[in-house]
Amino acid sequence: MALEVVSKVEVPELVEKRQTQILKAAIELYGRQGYHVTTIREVAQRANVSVGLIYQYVHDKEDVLFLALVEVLDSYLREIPQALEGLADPMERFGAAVHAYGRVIDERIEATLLVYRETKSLGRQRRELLKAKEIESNKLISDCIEQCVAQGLFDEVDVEMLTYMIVMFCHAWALKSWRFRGRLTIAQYVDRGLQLMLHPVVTARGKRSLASVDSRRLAVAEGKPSPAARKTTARKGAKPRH
Amino acid sequence: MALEVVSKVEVPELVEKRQTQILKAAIELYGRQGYHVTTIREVAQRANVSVGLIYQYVHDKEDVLFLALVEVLDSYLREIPQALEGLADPMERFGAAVHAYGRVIDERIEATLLVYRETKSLGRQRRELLKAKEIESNKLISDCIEQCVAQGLFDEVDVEMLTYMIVMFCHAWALKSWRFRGRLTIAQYVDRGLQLMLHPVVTARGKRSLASVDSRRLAVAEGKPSPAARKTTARKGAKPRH
Amino acid sequence: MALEVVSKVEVPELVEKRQTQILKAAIELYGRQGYHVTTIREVAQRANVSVGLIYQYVHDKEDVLFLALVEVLDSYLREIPQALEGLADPMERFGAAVHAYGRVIDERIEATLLVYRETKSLGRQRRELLKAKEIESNKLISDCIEQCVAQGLFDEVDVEMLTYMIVMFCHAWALKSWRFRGRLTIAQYVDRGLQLMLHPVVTARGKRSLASVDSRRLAVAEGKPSPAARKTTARKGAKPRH
Amino acid sequence: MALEVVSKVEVPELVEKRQTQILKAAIELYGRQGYHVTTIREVAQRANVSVGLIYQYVHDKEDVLFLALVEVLDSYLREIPQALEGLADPMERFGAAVHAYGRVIDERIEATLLVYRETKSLGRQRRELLKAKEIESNKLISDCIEQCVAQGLFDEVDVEMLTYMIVMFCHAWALKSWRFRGRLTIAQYVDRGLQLMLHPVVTARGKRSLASVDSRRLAVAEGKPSPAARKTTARKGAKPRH
DNA sequence: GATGAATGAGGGTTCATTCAT
DNA sequence: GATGAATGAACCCTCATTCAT
Repeated sequence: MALEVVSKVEVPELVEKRQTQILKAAIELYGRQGYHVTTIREVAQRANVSVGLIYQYVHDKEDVLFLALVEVLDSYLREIPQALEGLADPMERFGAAVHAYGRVIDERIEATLLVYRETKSLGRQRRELLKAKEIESNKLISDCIEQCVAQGLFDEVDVEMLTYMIVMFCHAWALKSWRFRGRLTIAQYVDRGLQLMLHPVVTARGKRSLASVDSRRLAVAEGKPSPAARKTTARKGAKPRH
Repeated sequence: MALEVVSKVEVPELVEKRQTQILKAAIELYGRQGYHVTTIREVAQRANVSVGLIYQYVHDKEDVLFLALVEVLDSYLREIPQALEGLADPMERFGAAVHAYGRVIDERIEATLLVYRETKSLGRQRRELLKAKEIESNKLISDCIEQCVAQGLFDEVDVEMLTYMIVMFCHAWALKSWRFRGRLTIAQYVDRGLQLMLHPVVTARGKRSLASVDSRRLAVAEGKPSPAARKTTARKGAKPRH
Repeated sequence: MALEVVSKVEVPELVEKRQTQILKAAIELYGRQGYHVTTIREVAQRANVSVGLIYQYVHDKEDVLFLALVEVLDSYLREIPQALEGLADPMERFGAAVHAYGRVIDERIEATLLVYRETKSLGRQRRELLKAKEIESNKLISDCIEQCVAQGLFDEVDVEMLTYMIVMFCHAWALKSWRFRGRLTIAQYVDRGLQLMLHPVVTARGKRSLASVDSRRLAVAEGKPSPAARKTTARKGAKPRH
Repeated sequence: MALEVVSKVEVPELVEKRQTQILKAAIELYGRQGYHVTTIREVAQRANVSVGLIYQYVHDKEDVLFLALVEVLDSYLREIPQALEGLADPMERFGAAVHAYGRVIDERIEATLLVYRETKSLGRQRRELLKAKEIESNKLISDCIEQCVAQGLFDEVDVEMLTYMIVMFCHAWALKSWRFRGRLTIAQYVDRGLQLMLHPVVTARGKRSLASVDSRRLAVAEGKPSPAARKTTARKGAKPRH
């Protein structure tokens, strides 16, 4: 199938070893220069193997990219659960998960960007598989949120939306690293983000005019703000659906 | 300089016309297939011009990409302010800005992704220029936030962080469109996001254990959660710096 | 379709000119060295064009081979009819056709061998097309034979078999040129061949034992020739079926 | 010398066994796909040995081809004499030889074609050696012819020419198998061919105009048909054929 | 100003051959 | 003797770029 990468070499340990070797080189180079710009020759050189060898473990240049991206996403799936081991308190688990996510991204900023940039270069099936892996790691976060909600620590929020917000926030550390790096550590960055996401931003006073941020109001208001808009009372408690 | 794109053609209106023609084609193709995979010949064909003609308005293939990305970012800078025209109320302006940002991204999802994927293919100087444009559009949001804070509608939040959170949330509509599209309209998506970002997530009960999400606590706790951790009271009011 | 060779260049005269140029080089090189051994670069060099140019008139290396083989077979179809122009007498036409076939092969020995050697390198459809062309040139011979038969100059022979015999005989000039070249001219070769094919080989005396060459007799005789065999009278007049 | 194939293995029986194994695979694959297209790896796989092993019995990929072609030609030299064993009558021996040639070719059509297609891929010396083997098998036929002539069964024909005609006719069974296979058995094919070659084709009446097939006459006639030609009255209502 | 034929450097990929085990 | 992982030269083909018309 177009999904699997088949190696011409049989010995599993060898396949394992060589793939690690090749993928390490590939991730570095693709991350730094981009996938299309990097030649197989360069990958081979950096991996200290011959060009021909790569093609014994991989069918295509695209295969290398695929395996590289899988490896990156798998590293998330390996590391986040580790950070939760031994933790029982839901809130604590939640915090640990988010911080772990942030940390693992911080450790592989280039690799994370690589996933964003080059997933599109893969065929549909493989793209789907990567999505599945992303959903899987999102689940690590959303499970924690649900626990917090179940235990009454969080309001009845829209779990999926909150999850994506957190995930995107973590990814943003990579995507916008030029903005934050050097000014904050990843830990500080996550702290502040959680602070913001978990605490109310709007003041009591602000609540009165809050309705105006809702699109249903805006549809009316757009272009000519009606005085009525200001009178609309804030919606209470969202009714999240799943 | 490596920054400017110089055309061999003198007549300004012609340059304008041809560039629009070429860039439209380029953005579509780059967006759909990727920059490296798209050939100049394909761009020429789709723009109904000859290959040679492109090279009269552009020096490089990279030039085409640069102009394309600039055009996308400029379109944000054109459209968001438009949505704010005539609005005075800070909260209303804030909502309108975020919704406008969401809308403009929704209208050009592929183009937005293009910026994410291919900015790296440009030289450093041009990359900086694109960043500047992004900061400029972020400013459109952060200004609104600051107004809300100034008027006491928002708490004294970390403005930059909130801005990025909102921006990333809007971008996520493009980046994760496969997750949300078809299930929500962009307006609903933004509504829910704002809802989540502006309202408290943590319950009164949850606040007691909130300290455990903070990295400073976690650093201690990691691996062996101390009972003490649970007693730590939540930090009050973040001290945002700019 | 897999059959057609499409050029990226539009101007027909140019296509014509370039193809001739390329094919001349290709036929020479493929003929001398073999198709697989010859690189496109070599063809380009010998044709005084760049590698890239070849690929504007041809999609594949295989396309070059196909066009080359077609060109060879077409040259037969062009030249043989020419030799018949103005001739009316059937026997004369027959002789002229065979001599022309011999001559055209003699002029392009290498090219003729090329067809034999490399037809298999083509896809099935193209192979069929070449066969059709061969049949077409065989027809030029078989038509002459039929005329001779019709006019009572030839016995009622198995036309197809005789045709193939003649054709193979002509091809043999190329296939076994190492045997005949230098010892005979093509004209002498054809003379002798026709001599042999048209005149009786078996003597009156030989006829009595002729039956023994027939497989139906041999089947019985094989290993232990029966005396009966000798009594069998020679078959008269073959009954060709089609 | 470039002629010999030297094996690194000492044990003769092993060399024998392995070579048979390898050559069987090679002849099949080269015959089906062509020599250049077939990889050593494919040959190894089909022969159920490792790539490395092949190189212990052979120095080159070309060696494999050489041995394969030799094996094919040797099989002719083995089988034809067998068919003559016990036969004494010259005409009978002639018939048996030709039929045997036909049969052995029919049994290895692909292999026969292989010789035609790939002999050129060998070096000059080896090519000469193959030619010698071909001449050797031609001798098997020509000897029979000479016997027939000696005994007055055949006219004093051009033996070599007749030999080649017969040989080519047999080869044609392979070379043009797409034309005859399924319509004739090899035995029928040979029968008809001999019929044609041994019996006069030209009628008594035809003989009068026969001179016109001779090249010496044609040289004069060419382009401007001799007056004689024009006088020949065309017989109308000739025997219709198919 | 516009065209598109021509160029050729460069990249992906294959495969004969070697050699350590 | 046998294996098959490793090598790297070499080939097909693409495509950005030029330039004569």
